[in-house]
Amino acid sequence: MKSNTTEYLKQHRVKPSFQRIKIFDYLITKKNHPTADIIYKELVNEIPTLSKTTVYNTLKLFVEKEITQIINIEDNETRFDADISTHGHFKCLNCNTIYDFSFDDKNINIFDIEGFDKIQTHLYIKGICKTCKN
Amino acid sequence: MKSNTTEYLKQHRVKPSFQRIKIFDYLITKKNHPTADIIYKELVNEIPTLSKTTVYNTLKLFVEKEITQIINIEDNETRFDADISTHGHFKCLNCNTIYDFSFDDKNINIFDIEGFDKIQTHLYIKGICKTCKN
DNA sequence: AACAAATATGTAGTCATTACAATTTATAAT
DNA sequence: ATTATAAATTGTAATGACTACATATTTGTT
Ligand SMILES: [Mn+2]
Ligand SMILES: [Mn+2]
Ligand SMILES: [Zn+2]
Ligand SMILES: [Zn+2]
Repeated sequence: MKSNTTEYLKQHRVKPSFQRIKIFDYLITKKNHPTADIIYKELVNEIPTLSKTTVYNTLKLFVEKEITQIINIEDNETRFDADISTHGHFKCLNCNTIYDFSFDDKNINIFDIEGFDKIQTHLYIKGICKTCKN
Repeated sequence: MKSNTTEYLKQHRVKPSFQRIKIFDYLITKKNHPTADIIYKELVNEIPTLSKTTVYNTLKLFVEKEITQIINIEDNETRFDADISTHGHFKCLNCNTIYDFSFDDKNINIFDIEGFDKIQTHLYIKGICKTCKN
């Protein structure tokens, strides 16, 4: 039986290799906005022959095929998200957790760039999460 | 006669050295959201003894003292902005220009993170600018 | 002037990412 | 099934942004 991921990758013109399926499954189930290194360190336990280059190559491919987005909330680390719906990211400056949130795209009044073609929107908020406040 | 920058730096507990004034003036007059390297390459013409380390140190100091903000619109480059007012950034994927825009902070409906303390908000939009469309 | 503190500089090192060549695996043809 | 060809993975070396740190210079104070 083929997994959902296999079909999903095929639909987006990504050949579903063993490593690619594992990496995509990791992203979609964990939803933790990991760095390439975090993905590698976790998956190398399951796949001892895994190469870090493969993780980088695969993530780059996913981004090209638009099934993964890059999260640049912090300048010293590139993070990845297989949820490509338009949603915002909140990083807690205390516990470093990155939370998803939704926002009303239409409701933002944007000035000064009328007539520009807007392709991607990224909304990042930093602060202290509810858990850390208590 | 002391420059405006000198006074501004003092007010924000930054000792106004020659290099710091030059770097801050560069940011505030050019408004080009440069990388550390761009600042260095431009200013080293005026100040031949300038060190790239000084540029990095100075920018880090400016960020600490909250007179400069970091722009993470692209993952391979850290950019800087001496305009610390809340405003958005639009990057044209064709000409790579980064445009400022204003947005109505209050008007964004944000869900799922009620009760979180929001300290910084960054809104990044990528697309094609009006000039490149024509 | 002499001293101490702050700042700037240059070099060496770190770390995330990429380039590239060599293996391995998958696909197609015979 | 065997061979040939293409695609994907791997390991290593290189790159480049940034930082650590020791030294030199500047600034301010006695
Ligand atoms: Mn997300
Ligand atoms: Mn700006
Ligand atoms: Zn927290
Ligand atoms: Zn443009």
